[in-house]
Amino acid sequence: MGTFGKDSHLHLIDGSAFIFRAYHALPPLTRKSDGLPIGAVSGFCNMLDRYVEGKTGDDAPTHIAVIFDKGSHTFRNDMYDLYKANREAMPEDLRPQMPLTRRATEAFNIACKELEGYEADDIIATLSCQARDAGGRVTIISSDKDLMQLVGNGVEMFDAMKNKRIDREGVFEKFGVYPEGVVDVQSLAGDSVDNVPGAPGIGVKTAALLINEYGSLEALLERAEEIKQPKRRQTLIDNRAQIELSKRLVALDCNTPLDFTLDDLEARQPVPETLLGFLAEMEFRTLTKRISDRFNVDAPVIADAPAAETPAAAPEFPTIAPDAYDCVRSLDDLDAWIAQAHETGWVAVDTETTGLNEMRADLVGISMAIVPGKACYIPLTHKTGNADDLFGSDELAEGQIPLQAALDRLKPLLEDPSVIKIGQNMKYDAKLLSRYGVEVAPIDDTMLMSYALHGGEHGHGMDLLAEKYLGHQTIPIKDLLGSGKSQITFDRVGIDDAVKYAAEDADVTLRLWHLFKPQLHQAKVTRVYETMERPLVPVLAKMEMSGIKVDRDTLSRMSNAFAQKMAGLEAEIHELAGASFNVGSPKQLGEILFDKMGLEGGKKGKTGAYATGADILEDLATEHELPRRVLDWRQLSKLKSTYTDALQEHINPETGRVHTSYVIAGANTGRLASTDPNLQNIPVRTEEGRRIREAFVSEPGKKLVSLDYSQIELRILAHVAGIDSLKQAFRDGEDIHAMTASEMFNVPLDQMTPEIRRQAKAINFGVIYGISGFGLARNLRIPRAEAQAFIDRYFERFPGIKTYMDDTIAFAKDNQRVETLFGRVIHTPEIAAKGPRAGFARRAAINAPIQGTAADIIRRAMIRMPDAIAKLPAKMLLQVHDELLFEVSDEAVDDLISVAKDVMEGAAHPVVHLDVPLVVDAGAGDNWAAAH
DNA sequence: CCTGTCACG
DNA sequence: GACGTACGTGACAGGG
Repeated sequence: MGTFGKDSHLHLIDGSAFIFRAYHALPPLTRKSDGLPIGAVSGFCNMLDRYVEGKTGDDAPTHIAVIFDKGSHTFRNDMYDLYKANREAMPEDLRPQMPLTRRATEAFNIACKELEGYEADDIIATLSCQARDAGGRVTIISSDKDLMQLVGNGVEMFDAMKNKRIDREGVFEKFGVYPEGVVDVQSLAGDSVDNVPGAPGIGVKTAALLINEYGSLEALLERAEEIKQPKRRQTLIDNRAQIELSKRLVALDCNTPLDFTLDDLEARQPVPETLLGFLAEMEFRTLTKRISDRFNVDAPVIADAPAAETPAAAPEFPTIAPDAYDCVRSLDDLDAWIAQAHETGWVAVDTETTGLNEMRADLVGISMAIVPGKACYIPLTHKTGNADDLFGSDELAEGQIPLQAALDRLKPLLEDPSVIKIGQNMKYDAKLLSRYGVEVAPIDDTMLMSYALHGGEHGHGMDLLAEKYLGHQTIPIKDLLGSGKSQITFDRVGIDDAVKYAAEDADVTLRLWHLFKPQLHQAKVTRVYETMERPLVPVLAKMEMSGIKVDRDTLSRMSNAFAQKMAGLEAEIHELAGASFNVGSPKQLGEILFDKMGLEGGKKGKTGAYATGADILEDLATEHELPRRVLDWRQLSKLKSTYTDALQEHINPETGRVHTSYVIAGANTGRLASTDPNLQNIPVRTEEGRRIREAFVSEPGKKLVSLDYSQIELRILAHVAGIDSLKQAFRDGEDIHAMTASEMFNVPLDQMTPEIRRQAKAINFGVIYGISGFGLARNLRIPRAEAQAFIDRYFERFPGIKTYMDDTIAFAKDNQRVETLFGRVIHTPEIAAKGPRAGFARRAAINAPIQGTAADIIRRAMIRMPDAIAKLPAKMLLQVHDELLFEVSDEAVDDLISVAKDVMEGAAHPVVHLDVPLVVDAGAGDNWAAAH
């Protein structure tokens, strides 16, 4: 032993790869005693230990080293200054762990090597060459494709994560060429991660094809004129210098000047005291124990962490027993329940109906609960016959109180201001009962309580809440109704089954109410619930019931016109493709574009299908006529299927209007969502789409009035981040995007171009969304480095924004939540996640307080609106995040605008005094397009 | 039922 | 050196 020779086996561990794997695989652990981040070090040690221990017999190393990168500037940067310029900065909590991984390597008594100005890959290459020349074997522990050029002649790679050896065949699988061709393929294909340019439009597949055909890169470039495909030929000729540069960047250096020899890398046993000392210092309990046991020595003592807090006990309820519920079949029984509700002052209520659309469904029965465990169901319109009876019968089942008689008794209770009606999603029940002449009030809503308490943690459906907070599985509605084609409506459900299901819902709702009510105060969200959730229910119920008039003829005419245009486009597309296929199938389209027609740039997603999104087709449109036609076809298809066709189906035959339904507890940020139909995404951005808004009309003698907040999110950002220059600009009524552009690019306002302003606008929006170089680059279609430079300059000019972002993330990490200015809590359980999810969570955490504050403001305005406009002949119809749409008699348009504008502009008061004014723009017209 | 695509703020 | 990438939604069509 000692001298490296033909029986030697050198293992070279790619240290940086180990560290990053460890960092991304583990949660962000910190050292208990002082909070030092040590997750990556912990993972690194475990991987190192497991690797060394796992190698025995033929695989055991005689020589071993861990190789690290050193410094960020290497000789490759001298050749090409953009080399690896795309790399993201090292995460903050990883940086301090880098020196610790060197110490860990030394503690394991393994050689630890790095060299200024060279990448680890070059050291690995040099050592591999030396070992191979000495007749020994080499295993490179890495899965980095850049190292694959070294494989062969006794050199193999080993992917420690997948526990897979990579030999010549493995390299061929990855690159389509054997190791000696890898450099050539990489030179052509380039690498976006390392920013190796390569040849534009040529990927690994094409590159391998070319290298295999011509033998080598040099031969290929020499004989480029012979290539048949004109575009490919021109690319190779035009980019020769760039390809040759790429080759120099990609080729690893086997002559790195090293100040040590292979013999210095001889494998040594770790020294127990040294290794255990280091592990104990890091406070790795499990690993310290495992290695102590192996050495048969006592483990060093590591102080224990303080005990975790114990959660507060949940209130105790009797077991939920559906068999014990009452079925109310007589007026006397009903009166008894009503009397008890009056006496208690609250009652949980739930309605059962024939469908989910409150505007069309019929009432079937009502359930009530007043004390946990005691609940009743009042069947009202159940039909005879059962699920087996295909058509059932329209005759009422026996033993039910007549509908009207029951409602007459219930109405005084449901409208009694001194009795709280508790429901889960009360808007549904309130709307339904309103159609039967009952205006339910006052209400409490367990769904909204959960939303205020647990927004961002989970959904707020009753089944989920029962499971999570009561440990109870509710009876699934599927058990009663079935599903799919054979699904029945609730009035066909047997009354005995209905009692169990319906009364349970009321019981569960009451229990959740008892549980949540005191928690609102403890969690400091009482004001959120009381001022921004609960009072919104009747407001939305009224808007939804009002609906908006939609002109069927206008839609129908547009549908026909779209259909004609689409048919024309379809014919052209098939002609251009030389084949007939379904244009609406992304799968078929992808195959036509990339397989049949052979266009470049086909990328397959995880399902194996080519991506054919608008951005990709947009890029292809410069090369071929077909993608543009498909884009046009898609636009029309969308407009027709989602709007001009579907909206007609949503016109209520009784009212002649479209009634959307708002989801109050759907969006994590506090925004509303609109469903069935969604009236918050009616087209406006393109001329053709905008015309759909002409179908949304006012009644004769009335107008539609639209009022929308101008730049509300940017104003909120200026306020919360405390950016004086932005605040002043808003006070002065300046063009905020132009002002941003002027500040960033040093262009005077009077010399502003639309292009510069557009870029500044994209950055402003990016900031609200938790900007990233990648995202901005994609949005502006500019190189990532350029986008990053914009962001850097923006943060330089507006350092307060950067501080706000960092502070928000830090707050989210400390508290697992963020808050709006009005105290709405948005939980961020993913903020501690690792990997891509961490990025999502961080950006969502930055965005949530801004989007959420804007959502709070418009909610407050909506809640005040009914009183403010009570004396005007006007109705509030729709909300579209920053816009409210009204229908108002012609003569009152100006009054309405004046009143509603005041309400909206003053909606933050008195809870929050913004440093910037809120500005509302208004418009009026006979249709929504004209009002905008 | 899931995925891709695309409409909105 | 990597699993992915600007925030928040809902509806529709295709395809297994």
